Amino acid sequence: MPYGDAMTTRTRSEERRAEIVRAALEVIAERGYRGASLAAVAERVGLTQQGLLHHFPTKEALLVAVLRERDQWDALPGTGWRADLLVSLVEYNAMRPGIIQTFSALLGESVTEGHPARAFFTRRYTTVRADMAAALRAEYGERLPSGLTPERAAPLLVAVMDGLQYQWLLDPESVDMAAAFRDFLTLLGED
Amino acid sequence: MPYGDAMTTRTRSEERRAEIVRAALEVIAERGYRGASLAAVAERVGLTQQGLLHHFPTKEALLVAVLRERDQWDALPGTGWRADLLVSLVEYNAMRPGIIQTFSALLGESVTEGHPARAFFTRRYTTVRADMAAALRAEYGERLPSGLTPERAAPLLVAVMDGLQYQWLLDPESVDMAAAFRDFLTLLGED
DNA sequence: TCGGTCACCTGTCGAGCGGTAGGTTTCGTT
DNA sequence: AACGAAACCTACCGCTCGACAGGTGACCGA
Repeated sequence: MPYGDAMTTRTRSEERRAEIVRAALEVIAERGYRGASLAAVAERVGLTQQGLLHHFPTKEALLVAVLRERDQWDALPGTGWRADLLVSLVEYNAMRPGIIQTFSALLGESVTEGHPARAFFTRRYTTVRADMAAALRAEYGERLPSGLTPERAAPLLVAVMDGLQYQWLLDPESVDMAAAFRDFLTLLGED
Repeated sequence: MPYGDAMTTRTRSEERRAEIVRAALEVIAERGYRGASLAAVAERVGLTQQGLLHHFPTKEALLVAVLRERDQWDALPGTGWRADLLVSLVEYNAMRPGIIQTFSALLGESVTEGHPARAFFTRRYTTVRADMAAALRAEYGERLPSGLTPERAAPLLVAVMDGLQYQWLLDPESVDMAAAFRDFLTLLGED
């Protein structure tokens, strides 16, 4: 069973890589990308820093893997983004602070010069805005009940999600992320 | 004129410190707080790193001074926050990317563990939300035209401002921050 | 003119960083 | 049983970081 065994071998390695990426997500959440040392990530999966570098040749390569994971994670909801699904997404995120914290920290860093995640986020926001506008158009047509066009509502929707995340991360007890987001959707959807 | 001379001396020193804080704002905008080295800040004002440490004994002390500057800068508009003034503020900020970038980078970092700016931002958002709610109440009463209470609208308002800043910093040509913000205010103020 | 404070310097330190080089163990395949 | 690649390690490197110690010159009030 040559294929099977080859698969097994490759799977072991990919499992290891997945472990490392998971650990990297945690460490980045705690210290940011610049503050995350390869040694700290390695220790979390029981490796030395050099052992980690066997799987990812540079720190930036590891970050790329982290961002790629996010990409395919986002792809799960698919192009079908309806308002109620967005609320569920926000509620779901509110129970997994780690992920939010990782990418909020990365987003903040990414606006600095020459940050390796900058292109990723720029590109990501472009597509997210476009997808969001398309979803709003599919649901409401050329004008939302509030009078906005989908293209003008989309950046606001994205901004609210991100902005609420920061407020919530800093002070979870004072900010009900999901409720606030529902408020905003009401604002968009009401006449 | 002992007082006068003493003042002069103190003023010289404070001017120097102000110069350093200004340089620190720039460097933090470019590299974040963790990425900003004292040497880089010092070089920008024509000092050695050790010369800078004469004015601010630690890196964190310098950050505190930077945050303090922000505090009194925000205090300028006073408690009188009206909707149209907010628009002017956003428009003004859109012409000074440096400031926005500095504090967007700091905000992103601040959600990480043990970050020295975390308490600052937590506290700041608490008061900004409260001030904003008070301003909305003064303008609209207990219910905004959209039906929201001031307390529920305030976090959304703050979130939109922050979120738009990130989108704008990453891709200024694709995001019209002021226009989007006006859209949101319309959303809030319309029935 | 003297004395002292202030501003700033050179020198140095220890720790941590990402990354390279090269060896050793483990393990599936033949 | 032998081989070869993959996984992982030890050792090391150059660099940068924030911070400490101690010295020097200028300025300023007495």
